[in-house]
Amino acid sequence: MRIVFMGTPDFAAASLKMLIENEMAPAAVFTQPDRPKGRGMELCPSPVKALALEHGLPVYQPAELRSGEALALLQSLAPDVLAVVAYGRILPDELLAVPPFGAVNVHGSLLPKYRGAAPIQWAVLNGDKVTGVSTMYLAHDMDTGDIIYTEETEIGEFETSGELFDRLKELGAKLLVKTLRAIENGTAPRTPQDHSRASYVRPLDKSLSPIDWNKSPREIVKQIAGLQPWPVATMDLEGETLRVFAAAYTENRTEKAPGSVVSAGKAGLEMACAGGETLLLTELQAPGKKRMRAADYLRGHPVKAD
RNA sequence: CGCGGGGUAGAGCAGCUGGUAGCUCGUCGGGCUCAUAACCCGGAGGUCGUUGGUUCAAAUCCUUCCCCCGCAA
Repeated sequence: MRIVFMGTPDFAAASLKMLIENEMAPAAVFTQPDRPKGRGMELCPSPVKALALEHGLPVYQPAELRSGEALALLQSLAPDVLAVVAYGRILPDELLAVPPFGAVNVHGSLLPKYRGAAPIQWAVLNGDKVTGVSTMYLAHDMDTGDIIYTEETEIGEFETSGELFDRLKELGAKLLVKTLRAIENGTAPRTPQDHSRASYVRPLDKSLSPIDWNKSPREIVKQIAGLQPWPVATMDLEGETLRVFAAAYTENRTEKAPGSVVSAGKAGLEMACAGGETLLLTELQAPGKKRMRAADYLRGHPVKAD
């Protein structure tokens, strides 16, 4: 079966790698154009491009998909099926129509829940206990296509989005292989989504970062975990904006107002939350510094309890 | 040259209007205590990221490079 792979970030590279390892290397790889990245704004190839080049796969980086060029290019590649994973582009219908077996996509949630850009992060932020990956056929509207397979996984209480991301990209990669094999064999199921149960999630941004201490400890823990590795939960303390990376539950109660420092010491920075509960912050990062244990931070920045 | 912050004892910081370095924790030894992440006494530990320069004298001023971090993408 002739596959054309389309993807861009790390999440997609995991799928491409799995295809290659399972002798399903695509005939061609599409990925987004190199973009300036990082300090210095140097032009960087996407993870998918880097991997594809390593394996000598032809790489295409069309800047525009709605031009006739992209269509002609894809037609000339004559794929049987398209494998699209986090390509970062909406595929025009005429491109979707090219491969006879259609276009399959890997999505980081149990569809129809969490359609959209940041399904993995929102599963963490919302405190879900279970999430998963889905493979589906691409349809005109985003993430609405018929489901092929799904695979569930539990979310750890303190698992970050980044950690879950790494697990789901592997699960997704395996599911993609399974899906493509089933399509090749003509045994792939096709289940329409229950659109009435669909939910959509927006991309993350920094407005989600500031911690609201009027929330419960668990909500805050989930915020801290869900916003990693980006944009990271933050709090203001004595004029500095600290990034908060890790916290632990406590058994303590306090009369202090939410947002008050209950204690600060070797264990970490204990903050008052909603309902008199407290949360112990254990890893922080000060501006210009790298992340460190809260106890270490407190050594150089003595903080007293309110 | 995209913008900015930072590199000082094992860790986190101060010192940076120039005169060879200090705090907290840790660590080692001793003491106190039923006990302790507590307390007391004492000790070890730093070529102040790197290069060159200014100066009687630089962690402190200028310069080269390296590394770390945030923003932006």
